[in-house]
Amino acid sequence: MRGNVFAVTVELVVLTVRDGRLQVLLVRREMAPHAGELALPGGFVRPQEDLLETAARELAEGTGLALPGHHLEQLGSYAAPDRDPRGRVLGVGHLALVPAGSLDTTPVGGHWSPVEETGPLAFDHAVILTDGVERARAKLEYTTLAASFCPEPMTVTQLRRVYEAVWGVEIDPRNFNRKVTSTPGFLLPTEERTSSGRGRPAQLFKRGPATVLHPPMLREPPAQ
Amino acid sequence: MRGNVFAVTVELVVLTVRDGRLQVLLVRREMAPHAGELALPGGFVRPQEDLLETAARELAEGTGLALPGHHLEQLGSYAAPDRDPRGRVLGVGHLALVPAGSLDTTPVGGHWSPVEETGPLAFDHAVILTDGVERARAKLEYTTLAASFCPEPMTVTQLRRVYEAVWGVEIDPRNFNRKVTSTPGFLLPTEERTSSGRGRPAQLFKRGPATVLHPPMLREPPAQ
DNA sequence: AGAATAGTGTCTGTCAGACATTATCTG
DNA sequence: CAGATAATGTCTGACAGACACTATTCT
Repeated sequence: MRGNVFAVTVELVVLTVRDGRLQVLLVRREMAPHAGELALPGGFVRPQEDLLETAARELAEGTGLALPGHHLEQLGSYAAPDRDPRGRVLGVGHLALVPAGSLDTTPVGGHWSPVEETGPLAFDHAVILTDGVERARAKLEYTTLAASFCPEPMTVTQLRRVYEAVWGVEIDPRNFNRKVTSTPGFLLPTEERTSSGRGRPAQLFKRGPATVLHPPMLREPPAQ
Repeated sequence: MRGNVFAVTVELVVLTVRDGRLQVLLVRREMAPHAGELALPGGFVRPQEDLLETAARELAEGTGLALPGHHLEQLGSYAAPDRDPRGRVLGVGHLALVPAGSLDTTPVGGHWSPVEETGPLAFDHAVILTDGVERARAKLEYTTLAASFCPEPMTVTQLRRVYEAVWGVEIDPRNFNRKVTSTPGFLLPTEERTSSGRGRPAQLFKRGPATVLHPPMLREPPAQ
């Protein structure tokens, strides 16, 4: 196995919806290489850890958020020979979705940045970020994952704002309401309603057991 | 970076449709560990290779098939601490789809096995295989990838048999024909028709430029 | 002629998109 | 009472599922 020696890191694409926009958690690197540049949070896999364990640990260290209750999945691996000047480093990108508001205190050493306004990132992290955002956008179509962006309990409007922020489109509130409330197991109605705020109080829902959406909620067909 | 030293391998899930069934390419291991057991083809990433290059090289070595012309994509990484008795080895699973008939001579040192009849595999390769099959099944829904399983040129019936084999369902020929021929860029009609064979000759098609299916072709809703 | 396979047409139910109105709160 | 937000109902068009018939070849 000589000549086949890699260091392995886990990189996190932590997404949330704040102020009606999809935002990603970035950290400023303190050490070389790329000291001072913005990067995705992450770190090396420890000797006895599996990849998801490393990702969960880094998520907890960087945000104070603990699994379960937050979506975390592997995105893919990046191993171009020259992606790290220190030598061969394989990075395993992970996607984490956290609810808005569960993290209103700015996370330790990091800050939120709208994904469309993110400048250059260290290493190949811009590519990993792009892949993570596209994965999130795609999964909203055919899973109930959007609810992972909402604190519990939530209103239908909050959930709709998630779709609008992630996809960057406007959605008809009436059709959206019909879709999500008629999908069994997506939203579980509670007896409570919103109390503070202008207008008619909204019914509050909790996340249901459904994980897939049948039929899916389709974005606009991408122009061929 | 001490204590964070991995060997990195690429594992291939090479799928094809033969005899109306989805089949996977397996090899019998000659060396320890797991000597004599069945496994997915694969090997170590070389010093200057990126992951997809390794996968393409292994595919060519194992089957004699060269890119381009065959679908090859990364599945994900597997790095449980005890998955390889030699130490920490991170395996990057890849999915390859090859047309039936492009490989009728049994591939070098390997053989085809129907995915549902595959017994135990070395390492965690059974998990990688399951993930690869599920990825292929899912992608047939919303991409034109099924055409990658067909030699060119192909008939609509050949393409339908691919869906039936991969999903394990029966599909109405009339509705299927309407769907695929009315999706722009999925199948490009040619002037030719099948010559040998009983029955009315079928029109021959080539793969079109479309990569996504809008709207998708949905499998049965999986029971929640 | 008959068997085998390819290809087309129609009906129907489901569902997404478009759109107007009613309901219930705060200030 | 006015403004704001939530919730519901109807119409229409696109499309998938079910189903019967015609077309073209080989034996």
